[in-house]
Amino acid sequence: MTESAVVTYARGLLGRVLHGHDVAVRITEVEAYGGINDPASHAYTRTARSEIMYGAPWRLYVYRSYGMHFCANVVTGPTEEASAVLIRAGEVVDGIDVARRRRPAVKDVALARGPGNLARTLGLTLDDLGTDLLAPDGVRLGESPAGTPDISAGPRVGVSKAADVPWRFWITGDPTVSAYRRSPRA
DNA sequence: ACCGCGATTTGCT
DNA sequence: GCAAATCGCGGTA
Repeated sequence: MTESAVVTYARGLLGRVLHGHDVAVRITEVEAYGGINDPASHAYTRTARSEIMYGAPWRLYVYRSYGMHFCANVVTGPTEEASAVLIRAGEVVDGIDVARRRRPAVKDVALARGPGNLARTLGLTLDDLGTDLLAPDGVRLGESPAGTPDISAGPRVGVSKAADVPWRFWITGDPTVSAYRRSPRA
C-alpha cells in the first residue's frame, strides 16, 4: 500500500474539535482507512454498511462494533476511493459534566480514549450516521488549530489485514491517546 | 437461512 | 493475560 490522500486528511484532523451531543473533544488520535485500496477498510467491499463512504466527504460514518459499541469516522475525499478516518481518542474540551455522567468512574483523561469510548462520551449513535460535519451547528467539526501539532505514527489498532501499515496518527505525548494493541489474528 | 466473527471494552484470574 | 458480553454484517449454502 502506498501513500494516499486519506493520510493527509487524517493528520489534518488532529487538534481539531469534534462537537458531539452537548460534549466536544479535541481530536488527539486517528486512523486512516483507504477505502477500495485498503484491505482493512470496511469500504474494501462495497456493502450497505459501507455505502456512506462512497458518498460526499465530510460526513459521519458510524458503525456498531461487537454489538455494544459505536465507532465514529469522518468520510474524506476523493469520493472514488471511499476513504475515511476513524476518530480514536480525544480530550474533552466542553461539556465535561455531561461527559462524566455518560462515563461514570472514569478519569477525565480517559473519557474519550478508544473509539467506542469516544463515541459514547460524545453521545454518538447510528442516528448520527450521515451527518454533515461542516454544518453550522449540531454534530460537527471545528476549525483547524492555529499551530501544527507534533505528530507520531504507527500501525493501526486491532486490524487483522494490512496490520503493519503505519496509518495510525496521534499527538505526540498526549495523555488521552489509547494504548496500542495488535489484533490477535494479525 | 445459517454461521462465524469483528476498526472494542471491561473485569477477573 | 484472557475470556465474556452481544448483535449485525457479510460470506456461504
